[in-house]
Amino acid sequence: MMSSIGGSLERMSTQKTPRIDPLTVEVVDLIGTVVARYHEEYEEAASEHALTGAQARLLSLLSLEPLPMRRLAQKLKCEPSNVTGIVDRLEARGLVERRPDPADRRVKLAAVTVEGLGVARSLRDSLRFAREPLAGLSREERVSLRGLLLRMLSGSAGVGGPGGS
Amino acid sequence: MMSSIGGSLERMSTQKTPRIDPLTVEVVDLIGTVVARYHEEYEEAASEHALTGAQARLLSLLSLEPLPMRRLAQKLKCEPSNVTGIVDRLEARGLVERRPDPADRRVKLAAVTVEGLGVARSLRDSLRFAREPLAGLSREERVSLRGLLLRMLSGSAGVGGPGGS
DNA sequence: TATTGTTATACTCTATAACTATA
DNA sequence: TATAGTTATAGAGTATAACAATA
Repeated sequence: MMSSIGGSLERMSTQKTPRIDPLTVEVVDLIGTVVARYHEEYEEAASEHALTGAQARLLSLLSLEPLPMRRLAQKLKCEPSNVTGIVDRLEARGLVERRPDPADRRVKLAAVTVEGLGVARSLRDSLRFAREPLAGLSREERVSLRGLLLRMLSGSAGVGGPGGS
Repeated sequence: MMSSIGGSLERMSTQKTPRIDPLTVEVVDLIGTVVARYHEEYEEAASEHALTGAQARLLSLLSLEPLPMRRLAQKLKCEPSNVTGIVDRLEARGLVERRPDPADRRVKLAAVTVEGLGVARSLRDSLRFAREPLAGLSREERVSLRGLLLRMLSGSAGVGGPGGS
């Protein structure tokens, strides 16, 4: 699904755009490939558990801690009205439940059930991307990659960290 | 939208799963952040041109060469029936057109119009991710990053390249 | 018979706007 | 009045199955 993104940058040097050197184009294309791989594997892992991508992400979030619907919308970067439906479907499968918030009766806390936690763990375990691609790198190479990615991310705006929001 | 993926791996070391060392977890989380950034920027660039992500990807593909509907489905990794709708919407805006294939009258070739090519170029130019994040890296660092990403990707199965299929 | 593209259908995700119950 | 969550609605993407035209 994402495999076309990187490729579309290949002819950049023929345009009147600020020129980009071939090395940079190559690195950007490689990042595009990594992005495509990451996505394919995430969607595949989700569908192995009969979950959509959005459901899998929400379930993973809740496996860490219960959250108000509003907070879930912020973390998923979507409107609160959408969260209602996603939680509905997970709740119908018994993976998630809604609890009242004692401190504010307007708030509903979404929380994983025991079964939901099991699915979340199984989902996480099937994310092979965490193991295989990095398996080809030595410890020093991983340290080096970590440093480069950190510099790459901190060098531009609007980045908080993996947890988002 | 993707920002929850990386975070869900943080507690992996507390599970009975094959143990993953903290360094690897850190690198995987960083990759998750890169993936999230890449996506946000791509969707943002698309919507600046009043395109959805799928429409932007299809348009970018066609800006390189006309393709049969079937090939588009393969490149986008979706069913051919979906491509009909996406091309319909782009065609309604005059960005894409369907042409007969002289060699096989069953085939319809989707191709960008002149206007579509302009939008595709403008879209590509607004993909700031290609410039800013890598701007913080020296030439040697980019070479190093390229090498690490190449080794990472070639070390696992099922990878062709940025262009896919 | 097999293949290409389309249609019909159903589901999910998405944003917007209006509603309710609390605060 | 402001906020949290929901409902209603509409558009887009997705997969499946059935279909017409062509090979």
